[in-house]
Amino acid sequence: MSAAVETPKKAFRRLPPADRKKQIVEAAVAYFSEFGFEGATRGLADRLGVTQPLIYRYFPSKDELIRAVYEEVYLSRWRGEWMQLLGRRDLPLRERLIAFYESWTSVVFEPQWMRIYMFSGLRGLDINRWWITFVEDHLLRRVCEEVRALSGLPSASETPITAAEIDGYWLFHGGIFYYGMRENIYAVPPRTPLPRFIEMAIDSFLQGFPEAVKSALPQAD
Amino acid sequence: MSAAVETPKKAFRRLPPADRKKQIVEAAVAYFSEFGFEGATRGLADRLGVTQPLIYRYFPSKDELIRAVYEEVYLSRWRGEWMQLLGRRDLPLRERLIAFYESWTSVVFEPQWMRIYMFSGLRGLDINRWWITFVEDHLLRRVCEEVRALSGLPSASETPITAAEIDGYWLFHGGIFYYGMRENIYAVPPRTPLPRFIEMAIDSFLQGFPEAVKSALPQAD
DNA sequence: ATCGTTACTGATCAAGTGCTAAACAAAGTC
DNA sequence: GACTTTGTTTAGCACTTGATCAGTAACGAT
Repeated sequence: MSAAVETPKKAFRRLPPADRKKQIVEAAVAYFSEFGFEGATRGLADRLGVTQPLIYRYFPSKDELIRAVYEEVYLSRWRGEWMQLLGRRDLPLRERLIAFYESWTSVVFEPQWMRIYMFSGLRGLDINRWWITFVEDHLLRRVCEEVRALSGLPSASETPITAAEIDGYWLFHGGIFYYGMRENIYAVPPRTPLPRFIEMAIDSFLQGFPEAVKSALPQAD
Repeated sequence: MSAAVETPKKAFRRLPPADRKKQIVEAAVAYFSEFGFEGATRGLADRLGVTQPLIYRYFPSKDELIRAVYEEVYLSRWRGEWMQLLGRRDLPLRERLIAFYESWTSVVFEPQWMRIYMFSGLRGLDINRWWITFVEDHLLRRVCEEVRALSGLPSASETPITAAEIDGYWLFHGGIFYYGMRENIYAVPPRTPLPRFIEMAIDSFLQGFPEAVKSALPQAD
Protein backbone atom coordinates (compact mmCIF):
# COMPACT_ATOMS: atom_id res chain seq x y z
CA MET A 1 0.00 0.00 0.00
CA SER A 2 0.90 3.67 0.44
CA ALA A 3 2.76 3.80 -2.84
CA ALA A 4 2.87 7.56 -2.55
CA VAL A 5 5.61 7.42 0.05
CA GLU A 6 8.65 8.46 -1.86
CA THR A 7 12.10 7.40 -0.76
CA PRO A 8 14.12 10.57 -0.16
CA LYS A 9 16.57 9.45 -2.86
CA LYS A 10 19.33 11.50 -1.34
CA ALA A 11 21.71 12.81 -3.92
CA PHE A 12 25.31 11.68 -3.40
CA ARG A 13 28.18 14.07 -3.11
CA ARG A 14 31.01 13.96 -5.58
CA LEU A 15 34.33 14.55 -3.91
CA PRO A 16 37.68 15.32 -5.51
CA PRO A 17 39.48 11.98 -5.70
CA ALA A 18 42.26 13.06 -3.36
CA ASP A 19 39.77 14.06 -0.67
CA ARG A 20 37.75 10.90 -0.98
CA LYS A 21 40.83 8.73 -0.87
CA LYS A 22 42.04 10.42 2.27
CA GLN A 23 38.60 10.11 3.79
CA ILE A 24 38.53 6.40 3.07
CA VAL A 25 41.95 5.80 4.56
CA GLU A 26 41.09 7.68 7.71
CA ALA A 27 37.82 5.83 8.14
CA ALA A 28 39.65 2.57 7.45
CA VAL A 29 42.12 3.28 10.26
CA ALA A 30 39.25 3.77 12.68
CA TYR A 31 37.26 0.85 11.34
CA PHE A 32 40.05 -1.71 11.22
CA SER A 33 41.31 -0.63 14.61
CA GLU A 34 37.92 -1.67 15.94
CA PHE A 35 37.22 -4.86 14.02
CA GLY A 36 40.66 -5.92 12.91
CA PHE A 37 41.73 -6.30 9.31
CA GLU A 38 39.04 -8.88 8.76
CA GLY A 39 36.47 -6.15 9.15
CA ALA A 40 34.23 -6.12 6.08
CA THR A 41 34.61 -3.51 3.38
CA ARG A 42 30.83 -3.16 3.41
CA GLY A 43 30.84 -2.11 7.02
CA LEU A 44 33.51 0.44 6.28
CA ALA A 45 31.53 1.78 3.33
CA ASP A 46 28.37 2.06 5.45
CA ARG A 47 30.23 4.06 8.00
CA LEU A 48 31.42 6.38 5.26
CA GLY A 49 27.88 6.75 3.90
CA VAL A 50 29.01 5.33 0.60
CA THR A 51 28.55 2.11 -1.32
CA GLN A 52 31.10 -0.63 -1.09
CA PRO A 53 32.22 -0.74 -4.72
CA LEU A 54 33.38 2.83 -4.39
CA ILE A 55 36.24 1.70 -2.20
CA TYR A 56 37.42 -0.44 -5.08
CA ARG A 57 37.62 2.56 -7.30
CA TYR A 58 40.31 3.96 -5.02
CA PHE A 59 42.02 0.77 -3.96
CA PRO A 60 42.44 -2.19 -6.28
CA SER A 61 42.10 -4.65 -3.41
CA LYS A 62 41.50 -4.80 0.28
CA ASP A 63 45.15 -5.62 0.81
CA GLU A 64 46.11 -2.40 -0.91
CA LEU A 65 43.79 -0.46 1.38
CA ILE A 66 45.41 -2.11 4.36
CA ARG A 67 48.79 -1.07 3.06
CA ALA A 68 47.55 2.50 2.97
CA VAL A 69 46.38 2.15 6.57
CA TYR A 70 49.84 0.96 7.56
CA GLU A 71 51.38 4.00 5.94
CA GLU A 72 48.96 6.35 7.62
CA VAL A 73 49.61 4.89 11.05
CA TYR A 74 53.27 4.00 10.97
CA LEU A 75 54.74 6.60 8.69
CA SER A 76 52.60 9.70 8.75
CA ARG A 77 52.25 9.68 12.51
CA TRP A 78 55.96 9.41 13.11
CA ARG A 79 57.48 12.73 14.10
CA GLY A 80 60.94 13.57 12.95
CA GLU A 81 61.43 15.95 15.86
CA TRP A 82 61.63 12.99 18.20
CA MET A 83 65.08 12.02 17.08
CA GLN A 84 66.21 15.61 17.11
CA LEU A 85 64.95 16.04 20.63
CA LEU A 86 66.82 12.99 21.87
CA GLY A 87 70.08 14.42 20.56
CA ARG A 88 69.85 17.86 22.15
CA ARG A 89 72.86 17.71 24.43
CA ASP A 90 72.22 21.18 25.81
CA LEU A 91 69.43 19.58 27.84
CA PRO A 92 69.92 16.99 30.58
CA LEU A 93 69.25 13.50 29.28
CA ARG A 94 66.56 13.02 31.90
CA GLU A 95 64.60 15.97 30.57
CA ARG A 96 65.04 14.90 26.99
CA LEU A 97 63.80 11.41 27.69
CA ILE A 98 60.81 12.60 29.65
CA ALA A 99 59.88 15.12 26.98
CA PHE A 100 60.29 12.52 24.29
CA TYR A 101 58.10 9.95 26.00
CA GLU A 102 55.41 12.48 26.72
CA SER A 103 55.25 13.39 23.07
CA TRP A 104 55.61 9.83 21.86
CA THR A 105 52.93 8.42 24.11
CA SER A 106 50.55 11.17 23.03
CA VAL A 107 50.68 9.63 19.56
CA VAL A 108 51.07 5.95 20.34
CA PHE A 109 49.00 5.48 23.50
CA GLU A 110 45.75 5.78 21.69
CA PRO A 111 43.36 2.93 20.95
CA GLN A 112 43.58 3.45 17.21
CA TRP A 113 47.34 3.34 17.01
CA MET A 114 47.71 0.59 19.57
CA ARG A 115 45.14 -1.74 18.09
CA ILE A 116 46.33 -1.29 14.53
CA TYR A 117 49.80 -2.04 15.83
CA MET A 118 48.70 -5.28 17.46
CA PHE A 119 46.51 -6.37 14.56
CA SER A 120 49.23 -5.73 12.03
CA GLY A 121 51.72 -7.52 14.21
CA LEU A 122 49.62 -10.64 14.29
CA ARG A 123 49.01 -10.50 10.57
CA GLY A 124 52.66 -11.09 9.95
CA LEU A 125 53.96 -10.00 6.60
CA ASP A 126 57.05 -7.86 7.02
CA ILE A 127 55.58 -4.94 8.88
CA ASN A 128 56.59 -6.51 12.17
CA ARG A 129 60.25 -6.84 11.49
CA TRP A 130 60.36 -3.51 9.79
CA TRP A 131 58.82 -1.63 12.71
CA ILE A 132 60.84 -3.26 15.47
CA THR A 133 64.04 -2.67 13.54
CA PHE A 134 62.99 0.88 12.82
CA VAL A 135 62.34 1.63 16.48
CA GLU A 136 65.56 -0.06 17.46
CA ASP A 137 67.57 2.02 15.03
CA HIS A 138 65.84 5.34 15.48
CA LEU A 139 65.03 5.37 19.16
CA LEU A 140 66.80 2.75 21.22
CA ARG A 141 70.17 3.00 19.54
CA ARG A 142 69.88 6.76 19.81
CA VAL A 143 69.26 6.62 23.52
CA CYS A 144 72.16 4.25 24.01
CA GLU A 145 74.41 6.69 22.19
CA GLU A 146 73.30 9.48 24.49
CA VAL A 147 74.05 7.35 27.51
CA ARG A 148 77.51 6.72 26.12
CA ALA A 149 78.08 10.46 25.78
CA LEU A 150 76.70 11.12 29.23
CA SER A 151 79.04 8.58 30.80
CA GLY A 152 82.09 9.66 28.86
CA LEU A 153 82.27 6.35 27.05
CA PRO A 154 83.50 5.85 23.48
CA SER A 155 81.03 6.90 20.82
CA ALA A 156 79.12 4.41 18.72
CA SER A 157 81.43 5.03 15.77
CA GLU A 158 84.41 3.97 17.86
CA THR A 159 82.81 1.10 19.77
CA PRO A 160 79.54 -0.04 18.19
CA ILE A 161 76.49 -0.20 20.44
CA THR A 162 76.27 -3.75 21.77
CA ALA A 163 73.29 -6.06 21.79
CA ALA A 164 73.35 -5.98 25.57
CA GLU A 165 72.93 -2.21 25.58
CA ILE A 166 70.04 -2.31 23.11
CA ASP A 167 68.24 -5.07 24.94
CA GLY A 168 68.96 -3.40 28.24
CA TYR A 169 67.11 -0.37 27.06
CA TRP A 170 64.34 -2.50 25.55
CA LEU A 171 63.49 -3.50 29.10
CA PHE A 172 62.48 0.05 29.89
CA HIS A 173 61.05 0.96 26.53
CA GLY A 174 59.00 -2.22 26.53
CA GLY A 175 57.92 -1.57 30.09
CA ILE A 176 56.65 1.85 29.15
CA PHE A 177 54.95 0.48 26.07
CA TYR A 178 53.16 -2.10 28.14
CA TYR A 179 51.54 0.70 30.10
CA GLY A 180 49.88 1.70 26.85
CA MET A 181 48.76 -1.84 26.21
CA ARG A 182 47.14 -2.15 29.60
CA GLU A 183 45.39 1.13 29.05
CA ASN A 184 44.34 0.87 25.42
CA ILE A 185 44.10 -2.81 24.63
CA TYR A 186 43.22 -4.47 27.87
CA ALA A 187 41.17 -1.55 29.12
CA VAL A 188 42.59 -1.80 32.63
CA PRO A 189 43.89 1.75 32.99
CA PRO A 190 46.87 1.86 35.36
CA ARG A 191 46.18 3.93 38.44
CA THR A 192 49.45 5.81 38.21
CA PRO A 193 49.10 8.84 35.90
CA LEU A 194 51.19 8.50 32.78
CA PRO A 195 53.54 11.45 33.39
CA ARG A 196 54.44 10.10 36.79
CA PHE A 197 54.96 6.63 35.36
CA ILE A 198 57.26 8.01 32.69
CA GLU A 199 59.34 9.90 35.24
CA MET A 200 59.56 6.84 37.38
CA ALA A 201 60.69 4.72 34.45
CA ILE A 202 63.30 7.19 33.30
CA ASP A 203 64.70 7.68 36.79
CA SER A 204 64.85 3.97 37.29
CA PHE A 205 66.65 3.66 33.99
CA LEU A 206 69.18 6.42 34.59
CA GLN A 207 69.93 5.16 38.03
CA GLY A 208 71.37 1.82 36.99
CA PHE A 209 71.85 1.62 33.27
CA PRO A 210 74.78 4.01 32.70
CA GLU A 211 76.84 2.33 35.41
CA ALA A 212 76.06 -1.09 34.01
CA VAL A 213 77.20 -0.04 30.56
CA LYS A 214 80.35 1.47 31.99
CA SER A 215 81.41 -1.72 33.65
CA ALA A 216 80.44 -3.81 30.63
CA LEU A 217 82.69 -1.77 28.35
CA PRO A 218 85.92 -1.96 30.33
CA GLN A 219 88.23 -1.25 27.41
CA ALA A 220 87.34 2.44 27.53
CA ASP A 221 89.92 4.81 28.90
CA MET B 1 36.90 -42.06 -17.82
CA SER B 2 38.72 -44.65 -15.71
CA ALA B 3 35.69 -45.24 -13.54
CA ALA B 4 37.42 -48.26 -12.09
CA VAL B 5 39.62 -46.06 -9.94
CA GLU B 6 38.17 -46.51 -6.53
CA THR B 7 38.65 -43.88 -3.91
CA PRO B 8 40.47 -45.49 -0.96
CA LYS B 9 37.44 -44.81 1.24
CA LYS B 10 39.61 -44.75 4.33
CA ALA B 11 37.72 -45.94 7.36
CA PHE B 12 37.51 -43.34 10.11
CA ARG B 13 38.58 -43.92 13.65
CA ARG B 14 36.05 -43.72 16.46
CA LEU B 15 37.51 -42.07 19.50
CA PRO B 16 36.18 -41.93 23.05
CA PRO B 17 34.43 -38.57 23.36
CA ALA B 18 36.81 -37.29 26.02
CA ASP B 19 39.83 -37.99 23.82
CA ARG B 20 38.29 -36.44 20.76
CA LYS B 21 37.25 -33.35 22.66
CA LYS B 22 40.72 -32.88 24.05
CA GLN B 23 42.19 -33.44 20.61
CA ILE B 24 39.93 -30.79 19.15
CA VAL B 25 40.78 -28.23 21.81
CA GLU B 26 44.49 -28.79 21.39
CA ALA B 27 44.27 -28.50 17.64
CA ALA B 28 42.14 -25.40 18.07
CA VAL B 29 44.79 -23.76 20.21
CA ALA B 30 47.37 -24.34 17.51
CA TYR B 31 45.03 -23.39 14.69
CA PHE B 32 43.63 -20.21 16.20
CA SER B 33 47.06 -19.13 17.35
CA GLU B 34 48.04 -19.15 13.69
CA PHE B 35 44.98 -17.69 12.01
CA GLY B 36 43.28 -15.85 14.82
CA PHE B 37 39.83 -16.61 16.09
CA GLU B 38 38.36 -15.89 12.69
CA GLY B 39 40.09 -18.99 11.41
CA ALA B 40 37.50 -21.23 9.80
CA THR B 41 36.19 -24.32 11.55
CA ARG B 42 36.57 -26.17 8.27
CA GLY B 43 40.28 -25.46 8.23
CA LEU B 44 40.58 -26.71 11.76
CA ALA B 45 38.68 -29.88 10.89
CA ASP B 46 40.89 -30.52 7.87
CA ARG B 47 43.94 -30.27 10.06
CA LEU B 48 42.42 -32.80 12.42
CA GLY B 49 41.66 -35.16 9.55
CA VAL B 50 38.00 -34.95 10.37
CA THR B 51 34.92 -33.34 8.90
CA GLN B 52 33.75 -29.98 10.10
CA PRO B 53 30.34 -30.93 11.55
CA LEU B 54 32.07 -33.22 13.99
CA ILE B 55 33.35 -30.19 15.85
CA TYR B 56 29.75 -29.17 16.43
CA ARG B 57 29.01 -32.45 18.13
CA TYR B 58 31.50 -31.51 20.82
CA PHE B 59 30.96 -27.77 20.95
CA PRO B 60 27.55 -26.19 20.43
CA SER B 61 29.06 -23.14 18.77
CA LYS B 62 32.36 -21.70 17.68
CA ASP B 63 32.24 -19.29 20.58
CA GLU B 64 32.04 -22.17 22.98
CA LEU B 65 35.08 -23.76 21.36
CA ILE B 66 36.94 -20.50 21.77
CA ARG B 67 36.00 -20.43 25.41
CA ALA B 68 37.54 -23.88 25.75
CA VAL B 69 40.69 -22.58 24.10
CA TYR B 70 40.85 -19.75 26.61
CA GLU B 71 40.59 -22.22 29.45
CA GLU B 72 43.27 -24.43 28.01
CA VAL B 73 45.69 -21.56 27.55
CA TYR B 74 44.97 -19.32 30.52
CA LEU B 75 43.93 -21.76 33.20
CA SER B 76 45.45 -25.13 32.52
CA ARG B 77 48.86 -23.71 31.72
CA TRP B 78 49.02 -21.69 34.90
CA ARG B 79 51.21 -23.33 37.51
CA GLY B 80 50.30 -23.02 41.14
CA GLU B 81 53.92 -23.52 42.15
CA TRP B 82 54.77 -20.09 40.84
CA MET B 83 53.10 -18.32 43.70
CA GLN B 84 54.57 -20.72 46.20
CA LEU B 85 58.02 -20.17 44.79
CA LEU B 86 57.72 -16.40 45.09
CA GLY B 87 56.93 -16.71 48.78
CA ARG B 88 59.82 -18.95 49.79
CA ARG B 89 61.62 -16.61 52.15
CA ASP B 90 64.38 -19.10 52.82
CA LEU B 91 65.73 -18.16 49.41
CA PRO B 92 67.08 -14.74 48.44
CA LEU B 93 64.46 -12.74 46.54
CA ARG B 94 66.80 -12.41 43.60
CA GLU B 95 66.99 -16.18 43.21
CA ARG B 96 63.26 -16.59 43.61
CA LEU B 97 62.50 -14.01 40.97
CA ILE B 98 64.99 -15.43 38.52
CA ALA B 99 63.69 -18.96 39.04
CA PHE B 100 60.13 -17.77 38.68
CA TYR B 101 60.73 -15.93 35.44
CA GLU B 102 62.64 -18.81 33.95
CA SER B 103 59.74 -21.11 34.64
CA TRP B 104 57.11 -18.58 33.67
CA THR B 105 58.72 -17.65 30.37
CA SER B 106 59.07 -21.33 29.49
CA VAL B 107 55.29 -21.43 29.39
CA VAL B 108 54.40 -17.99 28.15
CA PHE B 109 57.19 -17.18 25.70
CA GLU B 110 55.90 -19.53 23.10
CA PRO B 111 54.19 -18.54 19.86
CA GLN B 112 51.00 -20.41 20.74
CA TRP B 113 50.53 -18.81 24.12
CA MET B 114 51.64 -15.38 23.01
CA ARG B 115 49.48 -15.18 19.92
CA ILE B 116 46.38 -16.52 21.63
CA TYR B 117 47.00 -13.92 24.30
CA MET B 118 47.15 -11.11 21.78
CA PHE B 119 44.22 -12.33 19.72
CA SER B 120 42.03 -12.75 22.75
CA GLY B 121 43.07 -9.35 24.02
CA LEU B 122 41.97 -7.68 20.81
CA ARG B 123 38.73 -9.58 20.77
CA GLY B 124 37.68 -7.82 23.92
CA LEU B 125 35.05 -9.57 25.95
CA ASP B 126 36.11 -9.78 29.55
CA ILE B 127 39.11 -12.01 29.23
CA ASN B 128 41.38 -8.96 29.08
CA ARG B 129 40.38 -7.41 32.30
CA TRP B 130 40.23 -10.76 34.00
CA TRP B 131 43.76 -11.73 33.02
CA ILE B 132 45.43 -8.43 33.83
CA THR B 133 43.74 -8.34 37.20
CA PHE B 134 44.67 -11.96 37.80
CA VAL B 135 48.33 -11.33 37.05
CA GLU B 136 48.28 -8.20 39.14
CA ASP B 137 46.82 -10.03 42.13
CA HIS B 138 48.77 -13.25 41.86
CA LEU B 139 52.15 -12.10 40.67
CA LEU B 140 52.78 -8.39 40.93
CA ARG B 141 51.16 -7.86 44.31
CA ARG B 142 53.01 -10.92 45.55
CA VAL B 143 56.35 -9.54 44.46
CA CYS B 144 55.58 -6.19 46.06
CA GLU B 145 54.83 -7.96 49.32
CA GLU B 146 58.16 -9.75 49.19
CA VAL B 147 59.94 -6.47 48.60
CA ARG B 148 58.18 -5.07 51.65
CA ALA B 149 59.41 -7.98 53.74
CA LEU B 150 62.91 -7.68 52.33
CA SER B 151 63.08 -3.99 53.21
CA GLY B 152 61.58 -4.37 56.65
CA LEU B 153 58.54 -2.37 55.68
CA PRO B 154 55.03 -2.90 57.04
CA SER B 155 53.23 -5.90 55.59
CA ALA B 156 50.40 -5.56 53.09
CA SER B 157 47.85 -6.30 55.80
CA GLU B 158 49.08 -3.32 57.79
CA THR B 159 49.70 -0.91 54.91
CA PRO B 160 48.01 -2.00 51.68
CA ILE B 161 50.17 -2.24 48.59
CA THR B 162 49.88 1.08 46.75
CA ALA B 163 49.10 1.70 43.12
CA ALA B 164 52.56 3.20 42.74
CA GLU B 165 54.17 0.00 43.89
CA ILE B 166 52.11 -2.17 41.55
CA ASP B 167 52.71 0.08 38.56
CA GLY B 168 56.35 0.39 39.51
CA TYR B 169 56.72 -3.33 39.20
CA TRP B 170 54.63 -3.41 36.03
CA LEU B 171 57.46 -1.51 34.39
CA PHE B 172 59.75 -4.48 34.84
CA HIS B 173 57.19 -7.20 34.35
CA GLY B 174 55.99 -5.50 31.18
CA GLY B 175 59.54 -5.02 30.04
CA ILE B 176 60.23 -8.71 30.41
CA PHE B 177 56.98 -9.58 28.69
CA TYR B 178 57.87 -7.41 25.76
CA TYR B 179 60.94 -9.55 25.21
CA GLY B 180 58.54 -12.40 24.51
CA MET B 181 56.53 -10.27 22.12
CA ARG B 182 59.58 -9.31 20.12
CA GLU B 183 60.58 -12.93 19.94
CA ASN B 184 57.27 -14.65 19.35
CA ILE B 185 55.00 -12.12 17.72
CA TYR B 186 57.30 -9.81 15.85
CA ALA B 187 59.80 -12.53 15.04
CA VAL B 188 62.76 -10.29 15.78
CA PRO B 189 64.50 -12.46 18.35
CA PRO B 190 66.48 -10.33 20.79
CA ARG B 191 70.20 -11.03 20.63
CA THR B 192 70.59 -11.25 24.39
CA PRO B 193 69.81 -14.78 25.60
CA LEU B 194 66.70 -14.91 27.73
CA PRO B 195 68.34 -16.05 31.00
CA ARG B 196 70.77 -13.17 30.82
CA PHE B 197 67.99 -10.75 30.06
CA ILE B 198 66.01 -11.97 33.04
CA GLU B 199 68.97 -11.57 35.37
CA MET B 200 69.59 -8.12 34.05
CA ALA B 201 65.96 -7.13 34.57
CA ILE B 202 65.81 -8.50 38.10
CA ASP B 203 69.07 -6.87 39.11
CA SER B 204 67.94 -3.60 37.67
CA PHE B 205 64.71 -3.94 39.58
CA LEU B 206 66.25 -4.85 42.91
CA GLN B 207 68.77 -2.10 42.65
CA GLY B 208 66.34 0.77 42.72
CA PHE B 209 62.85 -0.39 43.53
CA PRO B 210 63.14 -1.33 47.22
CA GLU B 211 64.73 2.02 48.09
CA ALA B 212 62.08 3.87 46.17
CA VAL B 213 59.32 2.09 48.04
CA LYS B 214 61.03 2.78 51.31
CA SER B 215 61.10 6.51 50.77
CA ALA B 216 57.56 6.56 49.42
CA LEU B 217 56.21 4.89 52.57
CA PRO B 218 57.70 7.21 55.20
CA GLN B 219 55.18 6.40 57.90
CA ALA B 220 56.90 3.11 58.61
CA ASP B 221 58.92 2.87 61.79
C1' DA C 1 21.36 25.10 -21.85
C1' DT C 2 24.02 21.16 -23.17
C1' DC C 3 27.60 18.25 -23.17
C1' DG C 4 31.40 15.38 -21.75
C1' DT C 5 33.87 13.52 -18.07
C1' DT C 6 33.98 10.57 -14.33
C1' DA C 7 32.68 9.89 -9.32
C1' DC C 8 29.31 7.05 -7.75
C1' DT C 9 25.52 3.38 -7.46
C1' DG C 10 22.88 -1.12 -8.20
C1' DA C 11 22.99 -5.65 -9.26
C1' DT C 12 25.44 -9.61 -9.13
C1' DC C 13 29.05 -13.45 -8.91
C1' DA C 14 31.85 -17.06 -6.89
C1' DA C 15 33.82 -18.49 -2.88
C1' DG C 16 33.63 -19.07 1.89
C1' DT C 17 31.25 -18.76 6.50
C1' DG C 18 28.76 -21.02 10.90
C1' DC C 19 25.60 -24.34 11.62
C1' DT C 20 21.95 -28.25 10.95
C1' DA C 21 19.63 -32.65 9.85
C1' DA C 22 19.67 -37.04 8.21
C1' DA C 23 22.08 -40.97 6.73
C1' DC C 24 26.08 -44.04 7.59
C1' DA C 25 29.24 -47.17 9.96
C1' DA C 26 32.29 -48.60 13.83
C1' DA C 27 32.27 -50.74 18.14
C1' DG C 28 30.26 -53.17 22.24
C1' DT C 29 26.47 -56.59 23.88
C1' DC C 30 23.63 -60.46 23.72
C1' DG D 1 25.30 -63.02 13.57
C1' DA D 2 21.67 -59.70 14.73
C1' DC D 3 20.96 -55.54 17.52
C1' DT D 4 21.74 -51.27 19.73
C1' DT D 5 24.38 -47.25 20.52
C1' DT D 6 26.61 -43.33 19.00
C1' DG D 7 30.81 -41.31 16.75
C1' DT D 8 31.31 -39.69 12.14
C1' DT D 9 30.13 -38.31 7.47
C1' DT D 10 27.39 -36.38 3.44
C1' DA D 11 24.51 -32.84 1.80
C1' DG D 12 22.93 -28.50 2.16
C1' DC D 13 20.86 -23.92 3.95
C1' DA D 14 21.19 -19.02 4.86
C1' DC D 15 24.27 -15.63 5.01
C1' DT D 16 28.57 -12.82 4.42
C1' DT D 17 32.71 -11.98 2.04
C1' DG D 18 35.92 -9.56 -1.69
C1' DA D 19 35.48 -8.20 -6.19
C1' DT D 20 33.35 -6.84 -11.04
C1' DC D 21 30.71 -4.23 -14.46
C1' DA D 22 27.30 -1.76 -16.67
C1' DG D 23 24.65 2.06 -15.98
C1' DT D 24 23.43 6.70 -13.54
C1' DA D 25 23.97 11.32 -12.15
C1' DA D 26 26.87 15.16 -10.31
C1' DC D 27 29.77 18.72 -11.64
C1' DG D 28 32.81 21.85 -14.64
C1' DA D 29 33.53 23.67 -19.20
C1' DT D 30 31.54 25.80 -23.02
